[in-house]
Amino acid sequence: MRQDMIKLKEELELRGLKFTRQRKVIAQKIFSMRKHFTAEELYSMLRKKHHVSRATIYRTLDVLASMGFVEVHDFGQGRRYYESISGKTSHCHFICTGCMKIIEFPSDEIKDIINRMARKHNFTVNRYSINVYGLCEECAKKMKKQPGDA
Amino acid sequence: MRQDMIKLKEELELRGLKFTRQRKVIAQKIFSMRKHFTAEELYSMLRKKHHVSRATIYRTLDVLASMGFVEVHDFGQGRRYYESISGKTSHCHFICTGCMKIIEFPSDEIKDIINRMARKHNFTVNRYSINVYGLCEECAKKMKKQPGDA
DNA sequence: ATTTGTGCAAAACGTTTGCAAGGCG
DNA sequence: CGCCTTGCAAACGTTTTGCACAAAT
Repeated sequence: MRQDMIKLKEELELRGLKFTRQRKVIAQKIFSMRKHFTAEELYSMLRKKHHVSRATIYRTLDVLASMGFVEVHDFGQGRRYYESISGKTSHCHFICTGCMKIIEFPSDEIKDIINRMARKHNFTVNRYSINVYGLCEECAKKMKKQPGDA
Repeated sequence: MRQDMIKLKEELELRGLKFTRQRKVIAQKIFSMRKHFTAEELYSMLRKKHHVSRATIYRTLDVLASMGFVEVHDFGQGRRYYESISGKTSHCHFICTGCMKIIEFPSDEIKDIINRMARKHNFTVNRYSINVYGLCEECAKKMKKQPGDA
């Protein structure tokens, strides 16, 4: 945790960027979260206590993403989800369309396949996002009793 | 092509929905396209000649997606991409962040892995989306000469 | 005749931006 | 001190919506 903050400070300095109060607060929060979150969620968590503006949230998430501290995912809700990748290996997501719960699963096998395909197409891979949509165990049970969802 | 239209008519009737002029025009266009497209692109292709409104485009795409005639992808540009899946097997996408070109590649191996993981987690798979972001061959070359893009 | 679909314009949504003021190095 | 960053509010682009009218079965 502290380690992440040190790395962040170094990365910022390396690029001539500043280690401001807002960036500290935002990074602190992100590094302490385990779930996926949206910019708006982060904003509502920080605005009152820590006086961080919406624009700063968005701008800081961009910075953190470009430096590789967070990963960005598009689960097709018209909004972006972020996650801290500190100490995580890349993984795939099961997204339950019933309750929006996100289950992660490892992806080393898939990663190898992607890299093989990329080489074949001379494509330079930057990042990838594997999203599987469906129903988690609980929601699948509910659907049986009272259907009517997408 | 004709075959798709017949299937669409049947599916609509099955659900008590109507086979309107607008839906015919939109479906015709979609079934004849091979590339991925956005709602706005489709709108500008059809509005003048065929007098289809923007709202109808969006609503019809929803209907076609819910019936499985088109697949929806969110590549994270704040807009959705659609593709007709007539006669296609599911596949993955390489998305070039330089020129937004989309390269498809087959995914049978990946599909098997996903199904295996889903079984393990008791997750009911509905659809999945594998998106690899990076640079296509041409854009990678350009970047070497004149960098400055994300 | 009934029910679903359409067009329009306005609203909603998440995100980005311009600019003046503030703060870090 | 200079440059980077912030906050605000307005702008943005895409998508959704309410409602009155139109059209399909």
